[in-house]
Amino acid sequence: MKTTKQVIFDVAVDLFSVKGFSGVSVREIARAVGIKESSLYNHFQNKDDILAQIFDYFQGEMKKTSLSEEYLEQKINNMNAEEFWEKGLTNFQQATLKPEMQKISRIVLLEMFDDPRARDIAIEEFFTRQQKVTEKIFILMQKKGLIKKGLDAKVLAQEYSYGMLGMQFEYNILHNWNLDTVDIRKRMLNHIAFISEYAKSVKGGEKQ
Amino acid sequence: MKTTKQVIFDVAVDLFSVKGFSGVSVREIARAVGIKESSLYNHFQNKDDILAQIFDYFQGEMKKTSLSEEYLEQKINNMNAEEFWEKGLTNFQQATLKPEMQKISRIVLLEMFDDPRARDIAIEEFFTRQQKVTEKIFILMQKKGLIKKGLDAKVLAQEYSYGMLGMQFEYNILHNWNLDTVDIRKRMLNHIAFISEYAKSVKGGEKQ
DNA sequence: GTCTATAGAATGATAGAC
DNA sequence: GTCTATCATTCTATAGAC
Repeated sequence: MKTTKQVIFDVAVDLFSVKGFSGVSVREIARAVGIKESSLYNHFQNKDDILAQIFDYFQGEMKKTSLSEEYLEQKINNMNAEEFWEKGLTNFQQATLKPEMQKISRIVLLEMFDDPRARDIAIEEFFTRQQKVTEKIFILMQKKGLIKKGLDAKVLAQEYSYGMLGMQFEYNILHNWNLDTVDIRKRMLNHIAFISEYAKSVKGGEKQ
Repeated sequence: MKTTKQVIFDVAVDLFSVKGFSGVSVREIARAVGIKESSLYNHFQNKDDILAQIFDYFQGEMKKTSLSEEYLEQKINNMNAEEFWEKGLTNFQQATLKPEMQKISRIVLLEMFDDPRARDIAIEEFFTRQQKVTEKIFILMQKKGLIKKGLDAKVLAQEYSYGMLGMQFEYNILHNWNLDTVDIRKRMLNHIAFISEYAKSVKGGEKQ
């Protein structure tokens, strides 16, 4: 049984992620929850407090999912090359894609130009962290010989991450409007295949 | 001398692009322009009409910049390979980056989950069109021998476009908060260099 | 922890004088 | 085309009964 506070939280995430923080009134949230506005203030100090707790939750979850080097190393050691490229990398991506987290990502996106909290989360989670993790994975793979030695893991991680980011961006909008996501999903797999092919076959690997 | 209507338009673009449509009041726009709210209604039917005209303007400008095949072909014919990779592709990208258009892009981004007009613009301009143009360029380059024949121009265009999109995304937020954009600009150039290197040296080109 | 009632401010928009 | 004045509505938030 969900607490009222949890229901408010979930409803707020739903609404904010589509209409933005300023596009949703406390009235609207309360009505969707099935309580009166005044009752809502027993669970949250004010409207902004809801958003603040959403952001806190997001950061907490991201910290939890944060892949330590030991964890990454173990994961990679238990896979062969093909397995890793086919499943491993997609799994790492999917980890951040729980529906609720995806919605909060969208809230961050909508508020990041106006709200310093959202800005910091966007920079830290969307760009910096994603690339660092991918780079770590590539370095570990390189040590295991799954990626040619001449390659710059950082460059490869950037190519992988930014492309994936652009695609997730498209996936998000299509999914939000219940449009067909088959194509973009295929493109995501193509992207992984492209990077994988490159990492294994590039001439640069033979130069050093 | 700018007309009052133009000033309102510009101010609205500035404010909407940071706070979103619902985050900006007519009062706020009027005050920033230096007129009373009621005067604003002599130039626009209502608040939504401002947004509608911003979207119309954006689509009109994008249509104008739309690169016909003839134009593209001519442009490519007047460049040698290196010149094209170094300047051509960045120039094509930059074409969409006039400050005002960049701001409106952000408005589209902020409204695309809630407003069908923004959704359509986002899908058409951010994803579909960008990739089509890049693909056309790559096909023309391939005909001229600037790209190896075995390569799939579509895949290459996707790799280029989505990566660029993710980077523009990061550039946008950094620029908005007056943060350092030197790194991300370098990464954009690296990305072009990466695709260029790949297009010229990939083994796939030798297979067929 | 929920409700009713209400305060006090901000909102989008109009009427009508100049 | 600008202004003053105003309206009806919606907004966030609080007080106090149950």
